[in-house]
Amino acid sequence: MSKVSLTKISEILGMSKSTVSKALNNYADVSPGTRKKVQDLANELNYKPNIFAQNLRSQESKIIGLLMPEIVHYFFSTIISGVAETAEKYGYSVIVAQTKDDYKNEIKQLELLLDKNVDGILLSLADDTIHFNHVKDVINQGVPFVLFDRTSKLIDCNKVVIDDVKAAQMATQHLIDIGCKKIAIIRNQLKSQGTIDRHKGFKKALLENGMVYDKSIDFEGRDFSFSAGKIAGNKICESHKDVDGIFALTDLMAIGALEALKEHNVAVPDQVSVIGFSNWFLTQITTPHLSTVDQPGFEIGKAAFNLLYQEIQNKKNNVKEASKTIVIPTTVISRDSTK
Amino acid sequence: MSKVSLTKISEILGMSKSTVSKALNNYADVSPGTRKKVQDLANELNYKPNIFAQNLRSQESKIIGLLMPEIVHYFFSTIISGVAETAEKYGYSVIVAQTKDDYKNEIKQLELLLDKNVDGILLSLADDTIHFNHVKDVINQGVPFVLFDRTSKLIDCNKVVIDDVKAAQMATQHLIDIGCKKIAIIRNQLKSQGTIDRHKGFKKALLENGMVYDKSIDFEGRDFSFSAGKIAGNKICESHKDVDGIFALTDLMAIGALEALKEHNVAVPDQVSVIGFSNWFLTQITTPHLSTVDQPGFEIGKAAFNLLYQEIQNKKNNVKEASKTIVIPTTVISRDSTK
DNA sequence: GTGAAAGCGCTAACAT
DNA sequence: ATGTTAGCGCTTTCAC
Repeated sequence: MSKVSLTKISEILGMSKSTVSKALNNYADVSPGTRKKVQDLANELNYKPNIFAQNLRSQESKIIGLLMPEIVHYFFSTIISGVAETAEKYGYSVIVAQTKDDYKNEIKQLELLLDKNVDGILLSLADDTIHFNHVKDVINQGVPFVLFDRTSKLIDCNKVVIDDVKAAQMATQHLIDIGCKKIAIIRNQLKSQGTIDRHKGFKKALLENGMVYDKSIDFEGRDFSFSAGKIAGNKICESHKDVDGIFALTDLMAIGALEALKEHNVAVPDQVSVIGFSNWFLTQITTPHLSTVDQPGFEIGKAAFNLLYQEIQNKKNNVKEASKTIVIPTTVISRDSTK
Repeated sequence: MSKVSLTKISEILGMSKSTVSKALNNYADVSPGTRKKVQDLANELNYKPNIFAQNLRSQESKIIGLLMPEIVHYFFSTIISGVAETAEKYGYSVIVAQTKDDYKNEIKQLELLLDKNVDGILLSLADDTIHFNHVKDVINQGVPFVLFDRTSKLIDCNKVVIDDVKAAQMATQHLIDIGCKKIAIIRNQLKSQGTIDRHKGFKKALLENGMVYDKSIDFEGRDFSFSAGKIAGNKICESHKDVDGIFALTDLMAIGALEALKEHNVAVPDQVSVIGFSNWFLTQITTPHLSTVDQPGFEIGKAAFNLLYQEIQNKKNNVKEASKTIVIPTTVISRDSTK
């Protein structure tokens, strides 16, 4: 690597290491002449400070850890992108890791990140994480820590989320606004907070518009996949011909429903309007293009890093702040599947 | 962080730091009794070695850098996943960064990675990178370095690629095998090596089957997007009704073409068969499901890390090896858009 | 304005 | 089997 050390420069110049260090770091108490001499030589020799030594002194790495359920996942990849780009502005790099939605793995990955002495951690909880001691341990160790997207009320820390209730309510309201009278919902089991909240928002919208929530057109899939959506779509086509609007809790489910409707020759949006959730890339290339709720991953990632950065600063300055939760706004994106 | 240092343990136990260090690292020349005493106390105090100190001593970080054109990109995200999972097995973590397909940014990101003293770098070249001094500099500095997917013959280093010629040839052969007589190709400009090679493979397949390459049904889009594919698809429907097979160099283009065919009421695969390239997730949820060429990102990432790891070992042991190029096999995936 | 010296926490060559 | 010592490369008092 860079063989030129501070010591080497100091020897060549016949000065002490400390003077060289100060000159390089633009300290005030170095004469302009000395400073110039040092900096010129440093440039000439292409001097790069040894980060390992700096890290040891400062006890910080300028690296943060980003841990989430899946890497191969449109939404989470937009988060990586948002975190990485924001981190870069502050001189931080990002180690990326995934839990594969597995609790045990989450514990392990968290451990690995700590072992690398990251300056802070960003985490989106695994689906099956219901105990939080591993997370609380990290926080109690004083490691700057922010939860994003999949969070838990049982953990006291900074968080970045969207308002699922409101987002789902707006999506449903959109269907109502364009004239839907009989709206079905396609969802997965009411387990994760996100699903629960979206379901809540759906019912809230119906209620506020004087519509009844009809349990028979509330479809629960075994997951939130394309095929779960298709199965529900098929049921709608076969047994609930009066349905004129579908709210699917994920884009994948919505696209599955779209396919079922197509196969039953039900026109979208003329007979049935469909709206999804997340604004994945693929919603722009379905036929018809899918209306959805934009869940801005890049913004969430950006906000999460900023919050973490604030925590890192606070830690350095020994200030304690109460935990906050930042809510990133979502918007309904109206495309060709609703009208 | 962990306040328990080696020194602290040695003081408590009244031994020297070196003995404690040896005991902890299971050196042979420590008495079993001592070893146990040390390890027990270390466990009790939850001792974690300070990585910064270890890094400084060993001059290695056990972190590698992964730099690629885009993070929000199905194929590249599978690569991240493959790299991260493989790296973990060897105790390495992965810093992820993107160039946004910009040459200047590639230089900058490479610099940032070096500044973090990563033990090695994995790079997939930006589209508009035509000078390679920044890359050669890294290699000449002795930093373990592997190029993957988007590589260049002008750089001498280890590489992981697919055989684009062969893959395209197989895709075309698949169309021929199912009876296509008039095959159009949809591509972007013949700039990147990947595009050039796929184009070559296409023509090779035609030639080997005694078919003529017809320039009038070789469609060049301005990029490799959905809309570029759709534009080409429209032209085919309007002016080349005898086309019965389409090979699109990317899945996105293929899906665009699919949409055009649909709008012109051309039946797929009955009238026209369509095959894409890459096996992005979304090919599984189009109607009809898209046949494609699997470009296994996870495997590529895995191979790239393994190669890099080998280089890291070689560097430690002062052995030099000639550069190799690993070719990851691709397969044609036949779905509903070809028959 | 400059330099000497200590120390961050660890490992390893070299005694003993 | 254990301890001494030096050193990785940097920053930061503190003295001059």
